[in-house]
Amino acid sequence: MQALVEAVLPSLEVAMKTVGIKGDFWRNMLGRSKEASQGDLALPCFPFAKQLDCSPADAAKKIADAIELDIGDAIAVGPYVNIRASMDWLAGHLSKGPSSKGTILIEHTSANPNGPFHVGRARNAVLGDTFVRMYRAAGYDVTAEYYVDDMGKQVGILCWALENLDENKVRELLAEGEIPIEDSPHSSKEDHARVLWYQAANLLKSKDPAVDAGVTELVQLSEEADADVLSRFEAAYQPVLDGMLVTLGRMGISFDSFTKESRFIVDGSVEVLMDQLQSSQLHGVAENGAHFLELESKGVKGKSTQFFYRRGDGSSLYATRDLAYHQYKWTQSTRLLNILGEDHKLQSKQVGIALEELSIQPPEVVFYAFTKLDDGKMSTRRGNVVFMDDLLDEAQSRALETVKEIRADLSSEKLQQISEAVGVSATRFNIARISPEKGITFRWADALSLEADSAPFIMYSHARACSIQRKAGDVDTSVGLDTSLLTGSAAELVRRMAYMNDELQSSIDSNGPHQFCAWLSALAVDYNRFYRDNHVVTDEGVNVQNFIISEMARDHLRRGCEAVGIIPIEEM
RNA sequence: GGGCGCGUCGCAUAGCUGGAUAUUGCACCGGCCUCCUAAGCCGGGUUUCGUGGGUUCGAAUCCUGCCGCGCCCGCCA
Repeated sequence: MQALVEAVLPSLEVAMKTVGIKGDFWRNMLGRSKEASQGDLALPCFPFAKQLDCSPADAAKKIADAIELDIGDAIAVGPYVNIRASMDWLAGHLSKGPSSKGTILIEHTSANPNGPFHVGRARNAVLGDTFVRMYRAAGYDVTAEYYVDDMGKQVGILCWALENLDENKVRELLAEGEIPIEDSPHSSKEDHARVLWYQAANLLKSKDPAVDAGVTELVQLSEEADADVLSRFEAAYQPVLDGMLVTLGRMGISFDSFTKESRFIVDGSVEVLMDQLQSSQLHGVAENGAHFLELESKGVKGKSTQFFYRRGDGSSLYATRDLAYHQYKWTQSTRLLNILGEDHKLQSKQVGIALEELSIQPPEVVFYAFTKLDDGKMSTRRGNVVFMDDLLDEAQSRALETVKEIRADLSSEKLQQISEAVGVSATRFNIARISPEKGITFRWADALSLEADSAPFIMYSHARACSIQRKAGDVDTSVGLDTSLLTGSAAELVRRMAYMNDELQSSIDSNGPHQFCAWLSALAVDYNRFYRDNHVVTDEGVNVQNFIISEMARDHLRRGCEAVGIIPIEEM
């Protein structure tokens, strides 16, 4: 819509002057129309009534009459001036691919490698990967980054458990703690296998102080960059991480780079930063020698406004390493975006302030609200989770039931492929289409919904377009699109497609992937209506104009799907 | 106690730099396959936009009081 606004503004300015409106306060009153039938842009004329000494409706009429547009028309409807772009202008925006926009590093997921991926963590991954895809679709050079927490307490517990507990002990502890060990097709995956040790150690920790002591010793050594401990940690978590990445890969989520937290201890950068922070105006030292920044003057409120970055024993904290991590990330890209759960808001703010104290620019951050189960928050430690592997299985098998019914003609291999694509896409879309700050309560029925306004609906439209393309065969499209013939649902479809780049960019700029998801759904609706009204393959042969439009829609649907992580299969 | 976020039809959800009848889906009712995929299309809604005030020509949108829910306020990660 931004492109249209810019195209229209000059004529509007002239018109306003002609009519006698002073100033340019009206510029940001120019908004997008609520309904397609009202055109593309609308200008409410209430405020002009006083200046022109007439009714708002008359003002609208005067202004509309004074507008001369060669890229569309302006019509007064009641107290509004509705501006509609011409088909020519819209069609001109169809072929335009995204321009190159520079680099951005998007860090997302970064889950502790202590157990299988669960649906609580999935929101971060889906949201993050959707951003990665949307930024790529918009022309950015994106690095998808995973921060591996390879030295904290979580990994410490995992490592200790694997080195000190045997299988019988683990089973015994879990039985006592009433954490069920479910037999699933994924039991042999290392993330599923090893999480039992993690859970068992957590149970044991509460009654056996030796566990805590053992773990603490390991963690301390890791914080001192002890090479032996770090490699034992890696041996413990890497298979878990690999298992998690398999799950993510199944969802179409992959990463370009992995950075280990311990790196910043090993290379000494954390130490350097801690020294630098001492010269901050905000710097303070606690009784036991711990260092902090006093953030009250920076607008941080609450019980404690002190941000500790160095313990009394001189060691660093997670947040301190995060500072070094951000310093490092700036060497990799010109823009940084983090996807974080809302529980990290304060922490993120503190880190941001500390970074500014170090003259390092803070990253951009998108926060999302948690996914809860009906009976509370998910926790790997307590074992009340829905694993992503199981959710995806369930989604696939539900999709399979539907495909089997509809497409009895397909081979079982094909059915498997389609249902897997549908299951994964539906699962992702059900998360991506909700605005990030809205809390989600996990319900199987919602998570697996295959209804309209979901991924399968969009995939279906795309598959339709593919089917038409196959039926049409080789078509000579050199005549190009004749915009003068466009009316009705065909015109609406072209209009929708013309705004793809605008929608993508504005969705990115407002940190709301759900907006682009909604556009994509609307595109599918428009294509279905076009399909109803305009036949491509007819008894008389292929209608070339309709074929051209159908092919453009196929392309837009495919690109749109890829931008939100829906798999654009060609048949379903 | 304080900070941040959320509260929109039975359920879910959009809109929230103030503007035209509050979007969409589910569920519910009815219609459409001798024609390119009916996972589709068409029609059917009396919604206190949590609630009380305020600002405005105009408030779901801005300000403010209150209520409910979530997250956070560790020398944890």
